[in-house]
Amino acid sequence: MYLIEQKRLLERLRAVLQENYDIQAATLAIEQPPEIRFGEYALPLAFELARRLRKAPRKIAEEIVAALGEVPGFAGFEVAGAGYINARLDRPAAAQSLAAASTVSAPEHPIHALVEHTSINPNKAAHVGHLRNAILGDTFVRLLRAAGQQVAVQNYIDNTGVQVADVVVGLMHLEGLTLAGVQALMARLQQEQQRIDYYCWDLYARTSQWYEADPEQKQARKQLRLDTLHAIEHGGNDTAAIAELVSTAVLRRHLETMLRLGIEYDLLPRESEILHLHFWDAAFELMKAGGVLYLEAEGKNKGCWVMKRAGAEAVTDGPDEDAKVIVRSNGTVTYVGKDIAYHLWKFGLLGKDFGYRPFFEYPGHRCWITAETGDPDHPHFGGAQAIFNVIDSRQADPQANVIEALRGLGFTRQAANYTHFSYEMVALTPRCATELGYEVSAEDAARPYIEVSGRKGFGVKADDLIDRLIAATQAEVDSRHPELPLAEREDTARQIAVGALRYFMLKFTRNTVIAFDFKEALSFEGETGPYLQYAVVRTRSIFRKADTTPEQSLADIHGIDTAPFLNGEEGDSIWQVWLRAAKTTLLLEQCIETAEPSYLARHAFQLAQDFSNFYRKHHILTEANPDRKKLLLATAAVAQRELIRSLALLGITAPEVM
RNA sequence: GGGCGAGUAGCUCAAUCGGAUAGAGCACCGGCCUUCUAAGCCGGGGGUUGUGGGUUCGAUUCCCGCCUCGCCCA
Repeated sequence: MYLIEQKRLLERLRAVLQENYDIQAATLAIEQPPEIRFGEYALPLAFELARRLRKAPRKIAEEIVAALGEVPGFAGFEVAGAGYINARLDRPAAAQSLAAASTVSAPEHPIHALVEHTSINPNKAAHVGHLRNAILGDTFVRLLRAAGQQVAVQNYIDNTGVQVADVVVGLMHLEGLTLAGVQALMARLQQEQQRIDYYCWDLYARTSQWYEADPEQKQARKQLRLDTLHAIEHGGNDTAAIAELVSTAVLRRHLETMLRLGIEYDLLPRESEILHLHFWDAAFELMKAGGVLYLEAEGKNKGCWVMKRAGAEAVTDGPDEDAKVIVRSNGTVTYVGKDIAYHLWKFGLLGKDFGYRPFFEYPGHRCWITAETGDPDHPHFGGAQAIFNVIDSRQADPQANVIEALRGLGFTRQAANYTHFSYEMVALTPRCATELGYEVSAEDAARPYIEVSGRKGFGVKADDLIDRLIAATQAEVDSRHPELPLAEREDTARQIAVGALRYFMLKFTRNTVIAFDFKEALSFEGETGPYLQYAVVRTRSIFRKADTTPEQSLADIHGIDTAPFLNGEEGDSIWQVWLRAAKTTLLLEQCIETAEPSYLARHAFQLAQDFSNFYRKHHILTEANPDRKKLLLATAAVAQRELIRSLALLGITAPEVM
């Protein structure tokens, strides 16, 4: 509703500017007045025109208001302040229209988008940083789908990388296990119901320390690490089999952890297939032919295949010492090289495809994994028109280089539709680190936050956090609603815990470092998920007691004259809820355009606040005037509808009671 | 050395393309449960937006210098 009126107003304004001043305005700024009593839209355009027209802003604003005349859906326009034009909606009409529906206009040609998120090295348990990634990515998927786009969700698995190699070194050389020994270990862990990702968390940290522990052995151990990595990359040996076994088991644990938060994937592309299906060879040929790669003849990169770094100037005299090495002089391909090949595949430009086989079953949905020879009957993957890579900001440089390679190959459209969905890391506050029993140096204690490190085993595991959240919400629910059956209390506690966690990860803008603290994350008051859920629960209670439904209440205001109840200060306090509720679609569009889910989180919070204010001020069930009561019920209904809708976009559900 | 990001209330964060009195939450103080759920609501104190210039009707926002912190690259 809000967007439609906004577009109509701007169209009319453009026409007025054209007719009266012969001005073609491409973009017109539109805001909301500081207080709702001034109207719903504020236009500062008279200020901009003042100079051009050599007139006082107020005078221009008055002329424009006179020229606007009657605009359908609007009650009037007025000049305010030094020259603002404030627009007032026809509130009763707007309420009727919002009550009828809140729709998103479906795109004419839905985009085939590919969102990649989570992408945890399968060598240890997921931690809070991975949670931020997965929750951001999953939320963005929900936003795109709500806007009518076709979205495939991928979780990239680096199963042949150095991190997996470290755990394999730990198993084989610290624990002295063979392939059969590792199989026995995994069986034992399963029998004892121990999480293998937790076991690897500790082993990975131990192995990392072991490399450095003995100065005399340091060189030999680093060589062992390198040999192990190469054996894994090559495949077809026991070392690779151990890597496959362990990384796949850890991967399954990651999928289970994320499923606790309602996060699912369509495909798990693995590095092992990128290697074994020789994706790089195809990309190498394309890049050589396209002139993107060249063999450096002199300087420090002599003998390497390099490309111009993203954003760098072309070097004409001598070697480009700043160039990005793609193939080292010993013939090995760098990570960026493999990533370029993978991204050519994502856009359907590589001329090669993976094999696929089923890997994980969700209720009503199957997740596939790549394979050298797969199931012949599989869905189509890749070939996206737009891609979004949810990767932390530290990867900005390699991401830029992949985009640069695409552009260099002439795939400018694809390069333009490649979004590095960047976000800052989750770190721990020094207090949190101390609380967890880690030793904190004096230097670290003085910092606002300390970076999480899997190598040091330093961090908060995702499942531990979820477990703690559930324990805390369970205690609250049990004490508030002892009369409910256990299953219902558990389900309620789970929903609140998930709501608290998801909202916590979404309330910050992407480029803010989150300094994680249990006190804040386990808070259920104020700007938190449970606050939003509580607002919904209150509306549910109203409809239960009123013996009606939100749908019926929205239908019931059709035909009544709501105008007497939507004016003045009293009316403003009701209208505020409608106005906020009307903006959900606008916020959805803004979130997609800016790739910033936090705006919607904030919107949902503000709507919950508006409703809470309204709820306190107007007692619905005891309202004497029947028409006014209908409006109040419809207000609660529209608040509930848009809250549930906004929360769903954030991946949060609201329980029946709490 | 080069690149990117950040610096706003005691703390954690917002602030749409440059707009009206810079807003929330937490913490603190004081009120509100016999009326739809107090995981709530109302009120209060709390700001030289790191710093010095510039641009203009108007700057937290844009430009330049400096300081501090974080990340990335060699």
